[in-house]
Amino acid sequence: MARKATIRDVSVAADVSVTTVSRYLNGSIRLPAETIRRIDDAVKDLRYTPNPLARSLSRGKSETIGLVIPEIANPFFARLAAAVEATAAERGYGVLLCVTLNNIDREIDYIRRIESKHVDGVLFSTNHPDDGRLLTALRDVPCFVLVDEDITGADVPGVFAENRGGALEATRHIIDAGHRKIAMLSGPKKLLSAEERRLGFLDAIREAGPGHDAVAVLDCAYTVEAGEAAAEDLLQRHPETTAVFTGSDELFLGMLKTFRRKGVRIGDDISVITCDDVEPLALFEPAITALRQDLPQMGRKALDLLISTIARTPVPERQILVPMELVKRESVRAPRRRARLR
Amino acid sequence: MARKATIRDVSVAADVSVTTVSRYLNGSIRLPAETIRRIDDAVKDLRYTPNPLARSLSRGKSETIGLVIPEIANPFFARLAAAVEATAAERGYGVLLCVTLNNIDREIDYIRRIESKHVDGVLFSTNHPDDGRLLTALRDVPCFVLVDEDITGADVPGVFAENRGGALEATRHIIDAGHRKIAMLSGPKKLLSAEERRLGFLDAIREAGPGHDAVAVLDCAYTVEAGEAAAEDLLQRHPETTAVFTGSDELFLGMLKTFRRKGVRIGDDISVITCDDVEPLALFEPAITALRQDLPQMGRKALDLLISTIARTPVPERQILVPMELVKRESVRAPRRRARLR
DNA sequence: CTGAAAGCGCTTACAG
DNA sequence: CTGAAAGCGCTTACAG
Repeated sequence: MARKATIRDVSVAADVSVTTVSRYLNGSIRLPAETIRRIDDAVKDLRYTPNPLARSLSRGKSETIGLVIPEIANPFFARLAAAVEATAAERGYGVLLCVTLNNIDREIDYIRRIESKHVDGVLFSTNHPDDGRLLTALRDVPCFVLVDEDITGADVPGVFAENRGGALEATRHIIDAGHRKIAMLSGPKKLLSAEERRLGFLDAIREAGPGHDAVAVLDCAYTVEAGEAAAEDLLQRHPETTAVFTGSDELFLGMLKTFRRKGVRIGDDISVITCDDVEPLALFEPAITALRQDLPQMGRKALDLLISTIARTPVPERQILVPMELVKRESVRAPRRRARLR
Repeated sequence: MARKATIRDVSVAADVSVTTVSRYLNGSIRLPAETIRRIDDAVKDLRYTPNPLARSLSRGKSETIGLVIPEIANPFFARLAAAVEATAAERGYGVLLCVTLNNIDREIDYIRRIESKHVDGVLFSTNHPDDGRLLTALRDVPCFVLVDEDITGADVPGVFAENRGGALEATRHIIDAGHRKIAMLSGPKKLLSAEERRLGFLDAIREAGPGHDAVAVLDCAYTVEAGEAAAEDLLQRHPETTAVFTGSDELFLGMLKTFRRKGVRIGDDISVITCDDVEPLALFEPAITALRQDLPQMGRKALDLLISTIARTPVPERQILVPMELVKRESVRAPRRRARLR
């Protein structure tokens, strides 16, 4: 491949200045038809495409955002990424995929990419509680938007699910089906989603009045393994449980493994609602009722919030709450009389 | 936030030339301890971080690759992306996420990013047959590596699954269980994965000899809807079928929906193997046997192949085939006597 | 060994 | 309205 054509080559071929070519290409000038033709021809002949790096350097912005997430193989973040990428493409932004595995050094490294002008801003999602270092790294960082989880003490723009309200609604649904001994496999302590949902869960139990118990609220990592272990624990120590609310699809999947092993049947023996709805829950038997996160909305709103922040456009609200949706399927049924697990 | 520090600020503060700072920071110089200290201090005081855009512009490379895929919400590509990103991060490369939705204009647009120096190279995965435009766009494009699917006629480096051998093995497994009337819900016509697996499937049937039939080989898009429709068709027109081999998890999921609706039970009524194994197939009942793609390997090898191509390092083989793995679970059983679906 | 200067390929304030 | 020139923030061949 020959040397790549530059704007200079075009200007020479079209017999105008580079200034004119640049302005024309950026639409900030009106030109005689004849000149336009000459430039267009030169562009075509030379197969000219502008160098975005050079443009970014002069303009001082890269038209790229960093999407910082713990994992991409996880369907939750994959769907979030899909929404973010789609919206970014619409708005003319590129997306740099930054996977952290919840490693705080990497997280901080990616935040620095804002200052170094590598990206115009960052959409940030973390899955672990901050030990303070994140908060420090965030000091004076502009163009930073949180998604899904909060960073304690950080007063930055963000988009979150209406976790508490969602959990309240989900738990009410369980209670309405007649359950009185309900457990929750919650997420990690100190994580916004887990804390808020726990509150919503307890709201519903309290609201239901005497005779309704939160038999157990187990904090666990959002992983299949944690769900498996927590479910064992639950079965052993609280056999009176008739319904469980799990904080993520992974937790549900882990719990399911334990249930299978122990011969506990969802629907018949125990009712279940899980959060997220990113796995093919409708195809399980019975189909699993879920508290769905509106990831398309969250991704879109977060990206738009970030773009407004970059452009310094005032926004109506800096923290946006996106409603969750209770998708009723078949995993919540009336409890059996004198139910006893195992 | 104050004006961002540049290498010039550092050089002034440390009382050396920018040349020296640049060389020191890039490790291409040995300096007296005293000078080192001054530079380090200046960097720290000014919170200096190099501007990667400027560096890329002068070096002529961006240390970024484009990952071009049809979707990211799809777990198959999400896992591929995870492997690619992880390897890229190890190698010091950034990943620009480019989702095409199989839109050929977008695909071509992203390929152009190589020439414009936006990215050093592209890892490309497409899900639809080329109409020739892709092949044209690829002319003279360096630093381009294919993953998973081929582009007809393009003699470019690539990493693919050993589709034919994998399908052969999977189908043998079905035949060994005693099945004689076997169907395949294959992928789209003219797609490498689909064609190769179809061949492997037919290899196995032929090898099994008389009495063994490929009752139907249906071409369908890799979607849940296509699987649903194809399964209807199959049940109606080929009720003698006792086993099915599906070309993707989506196809399997779609087929499962139809089976549910029609009361066809996997394992008991019909045996199943599916390709990919990216959905939680182990948690279905019965657990679904799958021909797994080794996505971690594929992503890693593809990224390394791309980096070698960028660096013009000679590689032992330009087209790499990654073995598939047959994960035997519980969805393949002996056929029932005189089996008749419906 | 060190540094002044040119260059990477654009954009844009400024002067004509 | 047009264009020469400076500037974006680096790297590196070249001269001292």
